[in-house]
Amino acid sequence: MGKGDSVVEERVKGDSLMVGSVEKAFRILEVFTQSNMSLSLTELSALTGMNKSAVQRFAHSLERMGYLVKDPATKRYRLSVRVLELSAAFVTSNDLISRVTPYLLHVSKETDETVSLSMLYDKDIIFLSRFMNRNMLHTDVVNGTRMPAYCTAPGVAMLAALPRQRAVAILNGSDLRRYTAHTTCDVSALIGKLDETKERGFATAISEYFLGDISIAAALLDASGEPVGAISVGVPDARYSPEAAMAKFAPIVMTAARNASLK
Amino acid sequence: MGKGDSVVEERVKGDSLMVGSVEKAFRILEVFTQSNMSLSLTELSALTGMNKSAVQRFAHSLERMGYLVKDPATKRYRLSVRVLELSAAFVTSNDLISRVTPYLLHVSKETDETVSLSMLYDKDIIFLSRFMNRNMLHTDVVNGTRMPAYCTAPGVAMLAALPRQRAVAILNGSDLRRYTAHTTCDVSALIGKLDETKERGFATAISEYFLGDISIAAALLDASGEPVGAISVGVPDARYSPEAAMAKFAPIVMTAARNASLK
DNA sequence: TCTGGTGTATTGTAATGCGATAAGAGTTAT
DNA sequence: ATAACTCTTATCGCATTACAATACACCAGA
Repeated sequence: MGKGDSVVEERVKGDSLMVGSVEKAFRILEVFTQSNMSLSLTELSALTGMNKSAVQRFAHSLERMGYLVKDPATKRYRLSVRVLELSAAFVTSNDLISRVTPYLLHVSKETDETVSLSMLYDKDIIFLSRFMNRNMLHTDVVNGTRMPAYCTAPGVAMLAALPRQRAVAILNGSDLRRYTAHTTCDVSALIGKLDETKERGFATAISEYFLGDISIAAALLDASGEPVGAISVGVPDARYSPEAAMAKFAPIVMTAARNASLK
Repeated sequence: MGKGDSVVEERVKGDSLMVGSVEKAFRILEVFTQSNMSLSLTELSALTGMNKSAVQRFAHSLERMGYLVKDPATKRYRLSVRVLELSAAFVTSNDLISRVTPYLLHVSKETDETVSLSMLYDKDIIFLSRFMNRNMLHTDVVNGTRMPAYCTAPGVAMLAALPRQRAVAILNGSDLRRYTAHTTCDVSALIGKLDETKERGFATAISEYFLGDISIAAALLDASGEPVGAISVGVPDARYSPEAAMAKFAPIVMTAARNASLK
Protein backbone atom coordinates (compact mmCIF):
# COMPACT_ATOMS: atom_id res chain seq x y z
CA MET A 1 0.00 0.00 0.00
CA GLY A 2 0.99 3.61 -0.30
CA LYS A 3 0.93 6.31 2.29
CA GLY A 4 -2.35 5.05 3.61
CA ASP A 5 -5.54 6.79 4.45
CA SER A 6 -5.80 8.72 7.67
CA VAL A 7 -8.93 6.91 8.84
CA VAL A 8 -7.38 3.57 8.10
CA GLU A 9 -4.15 4.55 9.76
CA GLU A 10 -5.98 5.37 12.94
CA ARG A 11 -7.90 2.13 13.01
CA VAL A 12 -4.98 0.01 11.98
CA LYS A 13 -2.40 1.62 14.18
CA GLY A 14 -0.76 -0.77 16.53
CA ASP A 15 -2.10 -3.83 14.78
CA SER A 16 0.64 -5.18 12.62
CA LEU A 17 -1.53 -8.03 11.36
CA MET A 18 -4.32 -5.79 10.10
CA VAL A 19 -4.39 -5.49 6.34
CA GLY A 20 -5.51 -2.02 5.41
CA SER A 21 -6.97 -3.10 2.11
CA VAL A 22 -9.47 -5.34 3.88
CA GLU A 23 -10.70 -2.41 5.89
CA LYS A 24 -10.98 -0.30 2.76
CA ALA A 25 -12.85 -2.96 0.84
CA PHE A 26 -15.46 -3.31 3.55
CA ARG A 27 -15.68 0.38 4.12
CA ILE A 28 -16.87 0.60 0.54
CA LEU A 29 -19.40 -2.20 0.95
CA GLU A 30 -20.71 -0.81 4.19
CA VAL A 31 -21.78 2.56 2.82
CA PHE A 32 -24.36 0.86 0.61
CA THR A 33 -27.56 1.16 2.60
CA GLN A 34 -31.24 1.50 1.94
CA SER A 35 -30.81 5.23 1.40
CA ASN A 36 -27.64 4.75 -0.64
CA MET A 37 -28.81 2.08 -3.01
CA SER A 38 -26.51 3.03 -5.84
CA LEU A 39 -23.40 5.13 -5.61
CA SER A 40 -21.03 6.77 -8.06
CA LEU A 41 -17.30 6.86 -7.56
CA THR A 42 -17.36 10.43 -6.32
CA GLU A 43 -20.19 9.67 -3.92
CA LEU A 44 -18.27 6.66 -2.64
CA SER A 45 -15.25 8.85 -2.19
CA ALA A 46 -17.26 11.36 -0.19
CA LEU A 47 -18.97 8.73 1.97
CA THR A 48 -15.90 6.66 2.74
CA GLY A 49 -13.41 9.48 3.04
CA MET A 50 -11.14 7.61 0.69
CA ASN A 51 -9.53 9.38 -2.23
CA LYS A 52 -10.69 9.01 -5.79
CA SER A 53 -8.00 6.57 -6.83
CA ALA A 54 -8.51 4.23 -3.91
CA VAL A 55 -12.25 4.20 -4.44
CA GLN A 56 -11.71 3.45 -8.08
CA ARG A 57 -9.46 0.50 -7.34
CA PHE A 58 -11.52 -0.99 -4.55
CA ALA A 59 -14.88 -0.59 -6.25
CA HIS A 60 -13.38 -2.19 -9.32
CA SER A 61 -11.95 -5.04 -7.27
CA LEU A 62 -15.24 -5.64 -5.51
CA GLU A 63 -17.00 -5.66 -8.84
CA ARG A 64 -14.56 -8.23 -10.20
CA MET A 65 -15.15 -10.35 -7.11
CA GLY A 66 -18.88 -10.20 -7.81
CA TYR A 67 -20.00 -8.29 -4.73
CA LEU A 68 -20.76 -5.06 -6.54
CA VAL A 69 -22.37 -4.53 -9.91
CA LYS A 70 -21.84 -1.52 -12.07
CA ASP A 71 -24.53 -0.14 -14.28
CA PRO A 72 -22.78 0.30 -17.65
CA ALA A 73 -25.02 3.23 -18.51
CA THR A 74 -24.92 5.29 -15.33
CA LYS A 75 -21.54 3.98 -14.10
CA ARG A 76 -23.05 3.67 -10.67
CA TYR A 77 -22.32 0.77 -8.34
CA ARG A 78 -24.80 -1.33 -6.38
CA LEU A 79 -24.56 -4.33 -4.10
CA SER A 80 -24.79 -7.57 -6.03
CA VAL A 81 -26.98 -10.57 -5.15
CA ARG A 82 -23.79 -12.32 -4.35
CA VAL A 83 -23.65 -10.76 -0.89
CA LEU A 84 -26.56 -13.07 -0.10
CA GLU A 85 -24.27 -16.05 -0.62
CA LEU A 86 -22.29 -15.11 2.45
CA SER A 87 -25.42 -14.78 4.51
CA ALA A 88 -26.62 -18.17 3.27
CA ALA A 89 -23.34 -19.72 4.38
CA PHE A 90 -23.82 -18.17 7.79
CA VAL A 91 -27.45 -19.17 8.12
CA THR A 92 -26.94 -22.78 7.09
CA SER A 93 -23.94 -23.18 9.37
CA ASN A 94 -25.48 -21.56 12.42
CA ASP A 95 -26.76 -24.12 14.86
CA LEU A 96 -28.75 -21.59 16.89
CA ILE A 97 -30.96 -20.95 13.89
CA SER A 98 -31.49 -24.61 13.10
CA ARG A 99 -32.19 -25.44 16.71
CA VAL A 100 -34.61 -22.57 17.36
CA THR A 101 -36.48 -22.47 14.04
CA PRO A 102 -39.02 -25.16 15.02
CA TYR A 103 -39.89 -23.18 18.13
CA LEU A 104 -40.20 -19.99 16.11
CA LEU A 105 -42.58 -21.69 13.72
CA HIS A 106 -44.62 -22.90 16.64
CA VAL A 107 -44.85 -19.42 18.14
CA SER A 108 -45.63 -18.02 14.72
CA LYS A 109 -48.57 -20.34 14.28
CA GLU A 110 -49.78 -19.94 17.83
CA THR A 111 -49.73 -16.15 17.76
CA ASP A 112 -50.27 -15.35 14.10
CA GLU A 113 -48.02 -12.33 14.59
CA THR A 114 -44.49 -11.39 13.54
CA VAL A 115 -41.96 -13.63 15.30
CA SER A 116 -38.20 -13.06 15.27
CA LEU A 117 -34.93 -14.58 16.36
CA SER A 118 -32.11 -12.17 17.09
CA MET A 119 -28.58 -12.13 18.44
CA LEU A 120 -26.41 -9.64 20.26
CA TYR A 121 -23.67 -8.04 18.21
CA ASP A 122 -21.61 -5.39 19.91
CA LYS A 123 -24.15 -2.93 21.37
CA ASP A 124 -26.82 -3.95 18.91
CA ILE A 125 -29.10 -6.78 18.04
CA ILE A 126 -29.18 -8.35 14.60
CA PHE A 127 -32.21 -10.24 13.35
CA LEU A 128 -31.41 -13.77 12.20
CA SER A 129 -34.81 -14.98 11.23
CA ARG A 130 -38.25 -13.45 10.90
CA PHE A 131 -41.65 -14.93 10.32
CA MET A 132 -44.12 -12.28 9.30
CA ASN A 133 -47.74 -13.11 9.67
CA ARG A 134 -50.50 -10.55 9.47
CA ASN A 135 -50.20 -7.22 7.74
CA MET A 136 -46.45 -7.00 7.89
CA LEU A 137 -45.46 -3.66 9.30
CA HIS A 138 -41.89 -2.42 8.81
CA THR A 139 -41.00 -4.29 5.67
CA ASP A 140 -37.59 -2.67 5.94
CA VAL A 141 -36.80 -4.80 8.96
CA VAL A 142 -35.35 -7.96 7.47
CA ASN A 143 -32.86 -10.66 8.32
CA GLY A 144 -29.64 -8.86 9.11
CA THR A 145 -31.25 -5.62 10.22
CA ARG A 146 -29.36 -4.08 13.10
CA MET A 147 -30.93 -2.10 15.93
CA PRO A 148 -29.65 -0.80 19.25
CA ALA A 149 -29.99 -3.34 22.03
CA TYR A 150 -31.05 -0.85 24.70
CA CYS A 151 -34.33 0.12 23.07
CA THR A 152 -35.51 -3.20 21.69
CA ALA A 153 -37.20 -6.04 23.54
CA PRO A 154 -34.77 -8.76 22.38
CA GLY A 155 -31.84 -6.50 23.26
CA VAL A 156 -33.08 -5.81 26.77
CA ALA A 157 -33.93 -9.50 27.25
CA MET A 158 -30.35 -10.48 26.40
CA LEU A 159 -28.76 -7.67 28.38
CA ALA A 160 -30.78 -8.69 31.42
CA ALA A 161 -29.47 -12.25 31.12
CA LEU A 162 -25.87 -11.04 30.94
CA PRO A 163 -23.74 -10.57 34.07
CA ARG A 164 -24.80 -7.13 35.24
CA GLN A 165 -21.35 -5.62 34.85
CA ARG A 166 -21.18 -6.52 31.17
CA ALA A 167 -24.70 -5.28 30.55
CA VAL A 168 -23.93 -1.93 32.14
CA ALA A 169 -20.72 -1.68 30.12
CA ILE A 170 -22.74 -2.14 26.94
CA LEU A 171 -25.30 0.45 28.03
CA ASN A 172 -22.58 2.93 28.89
CA GLY A 173 -20.93 2.34 25.55
CA SER A 174 -24.18 2.80 23.64
CA ASP A 175 -25.27 5.94 21.90
CA LEU A 176 -28.51 6.37 23.83
CA ARG A 177 -30.54 8.20 21.24
CA ARG A 178 -34.17 9.11 21.62
CA TYR A 179 -35.80 7.48 18.62
CA THR A 180 -39.34 8.19 19.80
CA ALA A 181 -40.92 10.02 22.69
CA HIS A 182 -41.06 6.67 24.52
CA THR A 183 -37.41 5.69 24.18
CA THR A 184 -35.72 4.99 27.49
CA CYS A 185 -32.40 6.81 27.23
CA ASP A 186 -31.36 6.99 30.84
CA VAL A 187 -28.85 4.43 32.09
CA SER A 188 -30.35 4.11 35.55
CA ALA A 189 -33.84 3.74 34.11
CA LEU A 190 -32.47 1.11 31.74
CA ILE A 191 -30.88 -0.77 34.62
CA GLY A 192 -34.30 -0.72 36.26
CA LYS A 193 -35.67 -2.32 33.09
CA LEU A 194 -33.03 -5.02 33.32
CA ASP A 195 -34.09 -5.80 36.91
CA GLU A 196 -37.73 -5.92 35.94
CA THR A 197 -36.91 -8.14 32.97
CA LYS A 198 -34.88 -10.53 35.06
CA GLU A 199 -37.65 -10.74 37.61
CA ARG A 200 -40.56 -11.45 35.29
CA GLY A 201 -38.60 -13.38 32.66
CA PHE A 202 -39.41 -11.30 29.58
CA ALA A 203 -38.65 -7.88 28.16
CA THR A 204 -40.87 -5.35 26.43
CA ALA A 205 -40.36 -2.38 24.19
CA ILE A 206 -43.43 -0.21 23.74
CA SER A 207 -42.87 2.23 20.86
CA GLU A 208 -39.24 2.63 21.94
CA TYR A 209 -37.76 2.39 18.47
CA PHE A 210 -40.70 2.37 16.09
CA LEU A 211 -43.79 4.28 17.09
CA GLY A 212 -46.75 1.97 17.42
CA ASP A 213 -44.69 -1.15 17.78
CA ILE A 214 -45.13 -3.39 20.81
CA SER A 215 -42.46 -6.03 21.17
CA ILE A 216 -42.13 -8.82 23.72
CA ALA A 217 -39.00 -10.94 24.03
CA ALA A 218 -37.29 -13.62 26.10
CA ALA A 219 -33.64 -14.61 26.04
CA LEU A 220 -32.23 -17.94 24.87
CA LEU A 221 -29.50 -19.35 27.09
CA ASP A 222 -26.72 -21.76 26.28
CA ALA A 223 -25.61 -24.54 28.61
CA SER A 224 -23.57 -22.12 30.70
CA GLY A 225 -26.47 -19.70 31.13
CA GLU A 226 -25.04 -17.15 28.72
CA PRO A 227 -27.63 -15.43 26.48
CA VAL A 228 -27.04 -16.46 22.88
CA GLY A 229 -30.16 -15.00 21.33
CA ALA A 230 -33.74 -13.96 21.89
CA ILE A 231 -37.18 -14.84 20.63
CA SER A 232 -39.58 -11.96 20.16
CA VAL A 233 -43.12 -11.26 19.07
CA GLY A 234 -44.11 -7.90 17.61
CA VAL A 235 -47.60 -6.45 17.30
CA PRO A 236 -48.93 -3.03 16.38
CA ASP A 237 -50.43 -1.09 19.26
CA ALA A 238 -53.48 -0.51 17.11
CA ARG A 239 -54.59 -4.03 17.85
CA TYR A 240 -53.34 -4.53 21.39
CA SER A 241 -52.86 -2.52 24.51
CA PRO A 242 -49.44 -3.12 26.08
CA GLU A 243 -51.10 -5.01 28.93
CA ALA A 244 -53.16 -7.22 26.64
CA ALA A 245 -50.15 -7.97 24.47
CA MET A 246 -48.06 -8.93 27.50
CA ALA A 247 -50.78 -11.08 28.98
CA LYS A 248 -51.28 -12.92 25.73
CA PHE A 249 -47.78 -13.25 24.33
CA ALA A 250 -45.33 -13.17 27.22
CA PRO A 251 -46.15 -16.71 28.41
CA ILE A 252 -45.85 -18.07 24.88
CA VAL A 253 -42.52 -16.35 24.23
CA MET A 254 -41.11 -17.35 27.61
CA THR A 255 -42.11 -20.98 27.20
CA ALA A 256 -40.61 -21.16 23.73
CA ALA A 257 -37.39 -19.51 24.90
CA ARG A 258 -37.09 -21.86 27.85
CA ASN A 259 -37.66 -24.92 25.67
CA ALA A 260 -35.22 -23.74 23.03
CA SER A 261 -32.56 -22.93 25.61
CA LEU A 262 -29.89 -25.41 26.57
CA LYS A 263 -30.18 -24.47 30.22
CA MET B 1 1.83 -6.41 -0.90
CA GLY B 2 4.73 -8.77 -1.16
CA LYS B 3 5.56 -11.23 -3.86
CA GLY B 4 1.91 -12.19 -4.11
CA ASP B 5 0.26 -15.52 -4.22
CA SER B 6 0.38 -17.55 -7.40
CA VAL B 7 -3.38 -18.01 -7.61
CA VAL B 8 -3.93 -14.32 -7.08
CA GLU B 9 -1.27 -13.42 -9.58
CA GLU B 10 -3.04 -15.41 -12.23
CA ARG B 11 -6.41 -13.89 -11.53
CA VAL B 12 -5.10 -10.40 -11.17
CA LYS B 13 -2.76 -10.44 -14.11
CA GLY B 14 -3.55 -7.82 -16.65
CA ASP B 15 -5.86 -5.96 -14.34
CA SER B 16 -3.90 -3.11 -12.89
CA LEU B 17 -6.85 -1.89 -10.86
CA MET B 18 -7.45 -5.18 -9.08
CA VAL B 19 -6.31 -5.13 -5.49
CA GLY B 20 -4.98 -8.55 -4.60
CA SER B 21 -5.83 -8.20 -0.94
CA VAL B 22 -9.52 -7.90 -1.76
CA GLU B 23 -9.41 -11.17 -3.61
CA LYS B 24 -7.59 -12.82 -0.72
CA ALA B 25 -10.02 -11.51 1.88
CA PHE B 26 -13.00 -12.89 0.02
CA ARG B 27 -11.26 -16.12 -0.78
CA ILE B 28 -11.12 -16.65 2.96
CA LEU B 29 -14.76 -15.76 3.51
CA GLU B 30 -15.92 -17.93 0.64
CA VAL B 31 -14.52 -21.19 1.97
CA PHE B 32 -16.86 -21.02 4.93
CA THR B 33 -19.78 -23.21 3.89
CA GLN B 34 -22.29 -25.47 5.54
CA SER B 35 -19.74 -28.28 5.58
CA ASN B 36 -16.94 -25.95 6.69
CA MET B 37 -18.68 -24.20 9.54
CA SER B 38 -15.57 -23.48 11.51
CA LEU B 39 -12.02 -23.50 10.24
CA SER B 40 -8.57 -23.35 11.78
CA LEU B 41 -5.73 -21.40 10.26
CA THR B 42 -4.15 -24.49 8.75
CA GLU B 43 -7.46 -25.61 7.31
CA LEU B 44 -7.97 -22.17 5.85
CA SER B 45 -4.50 -22.33 4.39
CA ALA B 46 -5.24 -25.70 2.79
CA LEU B 47 -8.64 -24.65 1.43
CA THR B 48 -7.59 -21.30 0.05
CA GLY B 49 -4.14 -22.27 -1.19
CA MET B 50 -2.75 -19.27 0.63
CA ASN B 51 0.29 -19.59 2.84
CA LYS B 52 0.17 -19.57 6.61
CA SER B 53 1.21 -15.95 7.01
CA ALA B 54 -1.34 -14.61 4.57
CA VAL B 55 -4.13 -16.64 6.14
CA GLN B 56 -3.10 -15.40 9.54
CA ARG B 57 -3.19 -11.78 8.48
CA PHE B 58 -6.42 -11.93 6.51
CA ALA B 59 -8.35 -13.99 9.03
CA HIS B 60 -7.22 -11.57 11.69
CA SER B 61 -8.24 -8.59 9.57
CA LEU B 62 -11.65 -10.07 8.84
CA GLU B 63 -12.12 -10.77 12.53
CA ARG B 64 -11.26 -7.17 13.38
CA MET B 65 -13.75 -6.01 10.77
CA GLY B 66 -16.37 -8.15 12.46
CA TYR B 67 -17.07 -10.59 9.65
CA LEU B 68 -15.36 -13.53 11.31
CA VAL B 69 -15.39 -14.59 14.94
CA LYS B 70 -12.70 -16.61 16.60
CA ASP B 71 -13.43 -19.07 19.34
CA PRO B 72 -10.88 -18.17 22.04
CA ALA B 73 -10.77 -21.79 23.21
CA THR B 74 -10.43 -23.68 19.95
CA LYS B 75 -8.86 -20.84 17.97
CA ARG B 76 -11.16 -21.70 15.12
CA TYR B 77 -12.85 -19.09 12.95
CA ARG B 78 -16.51 -18.87 11.95
CA LEU B 79 -18.60 -16.45 9.97
CA SER B 80 -20.04 -13.72 12.16
CA VAL B 81 -23.65 -12.52 12.19
CA ARG B 82 -22.36 -9.35 10.66
CA VAL B 83 -22.36 -10.89 7.19
CA LEU B 84 -26.13 -10.65 7.47
CA GLU B 85 -25.84 -6.88 7.59
CA LEU B 86 -24.63 -6.82 4.01
CA SER B 87 -27.48 -9.01 2.89
CA ALA B 88 -29.93 -6.74 4.71
CA ALA B 89 -28.53 -3.75 2.86
CA PHE B 90 -28.99 -5.59 -0.41
CA VAL B 91 -32.49 -6.80 0.40
CA THR B 92 -33.80 -3.43 1.55
CA SER B 93 -32.32 -1.65 -1.44
CA ASN B 94 -33.47 -4.11 -4.06
CA ASP B 95 -36.58 -2.90 -5.81
CA LEU B 96 -37.32 -6.25 -7.41
CA ILE B 97 -37.85 -7.74 -3.98
CA SER B 98 -40.07 -4.95 -2.74
CA ARG B 99 -42.09 -4.95 -5.93
CA VAL B 100 -42.59 -8.71 -6.13
CA THR B 101 -43.08 -9.54 -2.45
CA PRO B 102 -46.82 -8.81 -2.43
CA TYR B 103 -47.29 -11.20 -5.34
CA LEU B 104 -45.21 -13.84 -3.60
CA LEU B 105 -47.35 -13.53 -0.51
CA HIS B 106 -50.43 -13.90 -2.62
CA VAL B 107 -49.11 -17.05 -4.29
CA SER B 108 -47.99 -18.35 -0.92
CA LYS B 109 -51.47 -18.00 0.53
CA GLU B 110 -53.19 -19.31 -2.56
CA THR B 111 -51.04 -22.43 -2.82
CA ASP B 112 -49.99 -23.07 0.76
CA GLU B 113 -46.69 -24.37 -0.61
CA THR B 114 -43.11 -23.10 -0.68
CA VAL B 115 -42.84 -20.02 -2.88
CA SER B 116 -39.56 -18.40 -3.94
CA LEU B 117 -38.15 -15.44 -5.77
CA SER B 118 -34.80 -15.95 -7.47
CA MET B 119 -32.38 -14.14 -9.76
CA LEU B 120 -29.82 -15.17 -12.31
CA TYR B 121 -26.21 -14.79 -11.27
CA ASP B 122 -23.61 -16.00 -13.71
CA LYS B 123 -24.66 -19.57 -14.60
CA ASP B 124 -26.60 -19.99 -11.41
CA ILE B 125 -29.72 -18.82 -9.70
CA ILE B 126 -29.69 -17.27 -6.25
CA PHE B 127 -32.76 -17.27 -4.03
CA LEU B 128 -33.77 -13.81 -2.87
CA SER B 129 -36.84 -14.59 -0.88
CA ARG B 130 -38.59 -17.73 0.28
CA PHE B 131 -41.93 -18.33 1.88
CA MET B 132 -42.10 -21.79 3.35
CA ASN B 133 -45.53 -23.13 4.07
CA ARG B 134 -46.22 -26.76 4.83
CA ASN B 135 -43.66 -29.18 6.16
CA MET B 136 -40.63 -27.33 4.92
CA LEU B 137 -38.39 -29.68 3.00
CA HIS B 138 -34.77 -28.70 2.34
CA THR B 139 -34.22 -26.38 5.25
CA ASP B 140 -30.72 -25.88 3.90
CA VAL B 141 -32.13 -23.94 0.97
CA VAL B 142 -32.31 -20.39 2.28
CA ASN B 143 -32.10 -16.85 0.99
CA GLY B 144 -28.80 -16.63 -0.82
CA THR B 145 -28.58 -20.31 -1.71
CA ARG B 146 -27.06 -20.79 -5.14
CA MET B 147 -27.98 -23.54 -7.57
CA PRO B 148 -27.18 -24.20 -11.22
CA ALA B 149 -29.65 -22.51 -13.56
CA TYR B 150 -29.83 -25.40 -16.03
CA CYS B 151 -31.44 -27.88 -13.64
CA THR B 152 -33.80 -25.65 -11.69
CA ALA B 153 -37.21 -24.38 -12.74
CA PRO B 154 -36.47 -20.69 -12.09
CA GLY B 155 -33.19 -21.02 -13.94
CA VAL B 156 -34.77 -22.57 -17.00
CA ALA B 157 -37.60 -20.03 -16.91
CA MET B 158 -35.11 -17.17 -17.01
CA LEU B 159 -32.85 -18.80 -19.60
CA ALA B 160 -35.86 -19.31 -21.83
CA ALA B 161 -36.70 -15.62 -21.61
CA LEU B 162 -33.17 -14.62 -22.56
CA PRO B 163 -32.12 -14.10 -26.19
CA ARG B 164 -31.37 -17.64 -27.30
CA GLN B 165 -27.73 -16.97 -28.03
CA ARG B 166 -27.05 -15.81 -24.49
CA ALA B 167 -28.95 -18.71 -23.00
CA VAL B 168 -26.94 -21.19 -25.03
CA ALA B 169 -23.72 -19.48 -24.04
CA ILE B 170 -24.66 -19.93 -20.39
CA LEU B 171 -25.55 -23.58 -20.92
CA ASN B 172 -22.29 -24.22 -22.73
CA GLY B 173 -20.38 -22.51 -19.96
CA SER B 174 -22.14 -24.53 -17.27
CA ASP B 175 -20.76 -27.59 -15.57
CA LEU B 176 -23.62 -29.90 -16.54
CA ARG B 177 -23.46 -32.31 -13.65
CA ARG B 178 -25.93 -35.12 -13.09
CA TYR B 179 -27.28 -34.40 -9.62
CA THR B 180 -30.00 -37.03 -9.80
CA ALA B 181 -31.02 -39.70 -12.30
CA HIS B 182 -33.50 -37.15 -13.69
CA THR B 183 -31.09 -34.28 -14.31
CA THR B 184 -31.09 -33.04 -17.90
CA CYS B 185 -27.40 -32.70 -18.73
CA ASP B 186 -27.50 -32.60 -22.49
CA VAL B 187 -27.30 -29.19 -24.17
CA SER B 188 -29.62 -30.05 -27.03
CA ALA B 189 -32.16 -31.53 -24.64
CA LEU B 190 -31.87 -28.40 -22.52
CA ILE B 191 -32.47 -26.22 -25.56
CA GLY B 192 -35.58 -28.29 -26.16
CA LYS B 193 -36.65 -27.45 -22.63
CA LEU B 194 -36.14 -23.78 -23.35
CA ASP B 195 -38.39 -24.03 -26.42
CA GLU B 196 -41.05 -25.85 -24.46
CA THR B 197 -40.80 -23.30 -21.65
CA LYS B 198 -41.13 -20.38 -24.01
CA GLU B 199 -44.14 -21.94 -25.67
CA ARG B 200 -46.16 -22.78 -22.59
CA GLY B 201 -44.94 -19.87 -20.43
CA PHE B 202 -43.57 -21.76 -17.45
CA ALA B 203 -40.67 -24.07 -16.60
CA THR B 204 -40.54 -27.24 -14.55
CA ALA B 205 -37.86 -29.23 -12.80
CA ILE B 206 -38.94 -32.68 -11.69
CA SER B 207 -36.35 -34.16 -9.31
CA GLU B 208 -33.60 -32.58 -11.39
CA TYR B 209 -31.57 -31.26 -8.49
CA PHE B 210 -33.24 -32.64 -5.38
CA LEU B 211 -34.88 -36.03 -5.63
CA GLY B 212 -38.57 -35.78 -4.91
CA ASP B 213 -38.80 -32.08 -5.57
CA ILE B 214 -41.22 -30.72 -8.14
CA SER B 215 -40.68 -27.09 -8.99
CA ILE B 216 -42.68 -24.82 -11.30
CA ALA B 217 -41.48 -21.35 -12.29
CA ALA B 218 -42.19 -18.37 -14.51
CA ALA B 219 -39.86 -15.52 -15.39
CA LEU B 220 -40.27 -11.90 -14.37
CA LEU B 221 -39.53 -9.40 -17.13
CA ASP B 222 -38.45 -5.81 -16.93
CA ALA B 223 -39.74 -3.09 -19.22
CA SER B 224 -37.41 -4.15 -22.01
CA GLY B 225 -38.47 -7.78 -21.82
CA GLU B 226 -35.28 -8.90 -20.14
CA PRO B 227 -35.72 -11.56 -17.42
CA VAL B 228 -34.82 -10.08 -14.05
CA GLY B 229 -36.03 -12.89 -11.82
CA ALA B 230 -38.42 -15.77 -11.46
CA ILE B 231 -41.27 -16.83 -9.20
CA SER B 232 -41.42 -20.51 -8.35
CA VAL B 233 -43.51 -22.95 -6.37
CA GLY B 234 -42.02 -26.14 -4.99
CA VAL B 235 -43.88 -29.24 -3.83
CA PRO B 236 -42.77 -32.75 -2.86
CA ASP B 237 -43.69 -35.44 -5.38
CA ALA B 238 -45.16 -37.42 -2.52
CA ARG B 239 -48.18 -35.17 -2.60
CA TYR B 240 -48.46 -34.38 -6.29
CA SER B 241 -47.86 -36.05 -9.60
CA PRO B 242 -45.94 -33.78 -12.00
CA GLU B 243 -49.09 -33.38 -14.10
CA ALA B 244 -51.28 -32.50 -11.13
CA ALA B 245 -48.72 -30.02 -9.84
CA MET B 246 -48.46 -28.34 -13.24
CA ALA B 247 -52.20 -28.19 -13.70
CA LYS B 248 -52.71 -26.66 -10.29
CA PHE B 249 -49.74 -24.32 -9.91
CA ALA B 250 -48.58 -23.28 -13.38
CA PRO B 251 -51.51 -20.90 -13.97
CA ILE B 252 -51.03 -19.30 -10.56
CA VAL B 253 -47.31 -18.85 -11.03
CA MET B 254 -47.69 -17.51 -14.57
CA THR B 255 -50.36 -15.03 -13.57
CA ALA B 256 -48.31 -13.75 -10.66
CA ALA B 257 -45.21 -13.44 -12.83
CA ARG B 258 -47.09 -11.57 -15.52
CA ASN B 259 -48.62 -9.17 -13.01
CA ALA B 260 -45.29 -8.59 -11.27
CA SER B 261 -43.49 -7.99 -14.55
CA LEU B 262 -43.04 -4.55 -16.00
CA LYS B 263 -43.77 -5.79 -19.50
C1' DT C 1 9.80 -35.59 28.64
C1' DC C 2 10.03 -35.35 24.09
C1' DT C 3 7.95 -34.61 19.54
C1' DG C 4 4.84 -33.12 15.97
C1' DG C 5 1.59 -29.94 14.95
C1' DT C 6 -0.64 -25.32 15.34
C1' DG C 7 -1.15 -20.75 16.57
C1' DT C 8 1.43 -16.31 17.42
C1' DA C 9 4.93 -12.84 16.90
C1' DT C 10 8.78 -10.62 14.44
C1' DT C 11 11.50 -8.76 10.74
C1' DG C 12 14.10 -7.40 6.52
C1' DT C 13 12.78 -6.99 1.87
C1' DA C 14 10.64 -5.53 -2.41
C1' DA C 15 6.51 -5.87 -4.62
C1' DT C 16 2.33 -3.80 -4.34
C1' DG C 17 -0.87 -0.50 -3.72
C1' DC C 18 -0.74 4.52 -3.58
C1' DG C 19 -2.45 8.99 -5.25
C1' DA C 20 -1.37 12.77 -8.26
C1' DT C 21 -2.23 13.73 -12.73
C1' DA C 22 -3.82 13.61 -17.40
C1' DA C 23 -6.77 12.02 -20.88
C1' DG C 24 -11.46 10.68 -22.28
C1' DA C 25 -16.46 10.77 -22.14
C1' DG C 26 -20.69 12.73 -21.24
C1' DT C 27 -23.69 16.67 -19.73
C1' DT C 28 -25.24 21.25 -19.06
C1' DA C 29 -24.93 26.11 -19.90
C1' DT C 30 -24.03 29.81 -22.75
C1' DA D 1 -22.06 25.00 -31.62
C1' DT D 2 -18.93 25.41 -28.43
C1' DA D 3 -17.15 25.93 -24.14
C1' DA D 4 -16.92 24.86 -19.38
C1' DC D 5 -17.60 21.52 -16.20
C1' DT D 6 -17.99 17.01 -13.96
C1' DC D 7 -17.09 12.45 -13.58
C1' DT D 8 -14.90 8.29 -15.01
C1' DT D 9 -10.92 5.94 -16.83
C1' DA D 10 -6.03 5.27 -17.55
C1' DT D 11 -1.06 5.91 -16.44
C1' DC D 12 3.16 5.82 -13.66
C1' DG D 13 7.13 6.62 -10.45
C1' DC D 14 7.61 6.24 -5.51
C1' DA D 15 7.86 4.34 -0.88
C1' DT D 16 4.75 2.30 2.28
C1' DT D 17 2.71 -1.81 3.07
C1' DA D 18 1.99 -6.33 2.84
C1' DC D 19 4.85 -10.28 2.18
C1' DA D 20 6.70 -14.89 3.65
C1' DA D 21 10.23 -17.02 6.09
C1' DT D 22 11.46 -17.93 10.48
C1' DA D 23 11.54 -18.27 15.26
C1' DC D 24 8.91 -18.72 19.42
C1' DA D 25 5.08 -20.43 22.34
C1' DC D 26 1.77 -23.66 23.30
C1' DC D 27 -0.74 -27.93 23.55
C1' DA D 28 -1.67 -32.90 22.94
C1' DG D 29 -0.32 -37.35 22.49
C1' DA D 30 3.32 -40.77 22.54
